[in-house]
Amino acid sequence: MLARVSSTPSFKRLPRAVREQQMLDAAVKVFSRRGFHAASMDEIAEDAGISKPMVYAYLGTKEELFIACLHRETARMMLAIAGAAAPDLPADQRLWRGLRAFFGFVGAHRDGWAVLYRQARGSQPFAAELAAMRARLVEVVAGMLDHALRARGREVAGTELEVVAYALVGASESLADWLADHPEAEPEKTATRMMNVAWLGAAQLLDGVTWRPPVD
Amino acid sequence: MLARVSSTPSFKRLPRAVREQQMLDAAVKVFSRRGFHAASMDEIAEDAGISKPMVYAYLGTKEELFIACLHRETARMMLAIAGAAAPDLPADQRLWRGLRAFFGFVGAHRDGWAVLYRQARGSQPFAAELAAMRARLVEVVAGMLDHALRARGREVAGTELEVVAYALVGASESLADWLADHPEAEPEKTATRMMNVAWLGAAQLLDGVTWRPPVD
DNA sequence: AAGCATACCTACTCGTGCGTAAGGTTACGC
DNA sequence: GCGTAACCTTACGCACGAGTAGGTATGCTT
Repeated sequence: MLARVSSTPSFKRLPRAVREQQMLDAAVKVFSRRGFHAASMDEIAEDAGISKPMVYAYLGTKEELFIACLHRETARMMLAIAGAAAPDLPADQRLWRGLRAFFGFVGAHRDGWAVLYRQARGSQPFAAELAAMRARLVEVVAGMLDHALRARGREVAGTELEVVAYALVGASESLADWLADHPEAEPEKTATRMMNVAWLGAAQLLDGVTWRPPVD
Repeated sequence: MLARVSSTPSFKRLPRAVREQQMLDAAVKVFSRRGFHAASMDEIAEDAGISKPMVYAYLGTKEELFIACLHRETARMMLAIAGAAAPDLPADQRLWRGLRAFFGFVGAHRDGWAVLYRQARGSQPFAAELAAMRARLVEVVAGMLDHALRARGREVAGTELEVVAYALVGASESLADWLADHPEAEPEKTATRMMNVAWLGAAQLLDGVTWRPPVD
């Protein structure tokens, strides 16, 4: 209705791609601090140095915005991991490199990643997104285990492997949560601990050692 | 303002304690299905077969209601676990019994527990509640490990144990999530798988076998 | 049978925040 | 130097849902 008095020369006009990144940065920040529901589009817009309708014009509704955040962050993380765990390394080396990259990433994006991630686990609409990316991770880990097994001339049912992989991924996520809550903790050390829990067990499984429930 | 025409004989008047349980049942159900924010007090009240002001009168605000749900469910779970894992058993037996009880509980309360639990991880106000109860679990597990270590004449720094315990608890939580999402999966089998991942590794740690990062 | 506490209801208020309509301003091609 | 398209704004509509005011029924006690 009322035009802004053209005293402020308004801020720089920037190309869409740049603004989108600024918005995503702001969104990640605010979603992390407040949680999905407590975060307001107004605050995100303000934090991005832009007005609300721009956010709607570029990134869509609040849900779509959150999903866009998730996508960007997961893509960055997968890239970091994939870049570190070259497929031609032996299994334990791959696992180690992958874990180190993973915890390194989380450590460097404490409020960015971990909190965003925790948000997504809860609410319906995002669970699917998250499940998809976890599935990719599980697949990678399961593939690693399978590869190692074949190298030893052994074989295990697919489901079995998948569940073990799921447990490993889950343990890593939990330690990542722990890491995000302990600012003084070192990512590298956390990765080492994870190896101690995961690999010692997994290695035995790979060698055919299994635990069977007692008959009671 | 306007009185209800006294045609319906209204429903049975029940003592407070009974109504409270009905309300909590309904709340758990609705919170699970919808998530904390999407759940409405109206729906909870309706599902409990009561009107909204009663819920406020008995259980307080929405947040307080959710926390009441958390308390009841965690108390039930801790009871189930503590009852199963008698402290005089050897470590592997205790772990096995405890895990079996845990997964049994989750399997029996799929939508009750697991989803409620997932909710709580996200939002600020409940994270504390949840952290407290996880801390108790971690403490129990760490105590078990410590006990087993002393029995073998060895000793490890407290933090180290805590982190390992945290990883084990985390892996269990993740498998619980998996279980909750797979209606056809058997709790007992899941517990066995968890033992295979966790115990084989933990047992080696207890025996002093550790993994060290390569120098690259 | 009056008294009183407890159980229970309908029908509101009101803040909050998503999403949008409608219009102003700058850059860039020609 | 002028149109046009992309960029950006203020200011609002509107739904939804938490929490409450105020009144009614029921049963236990004396």
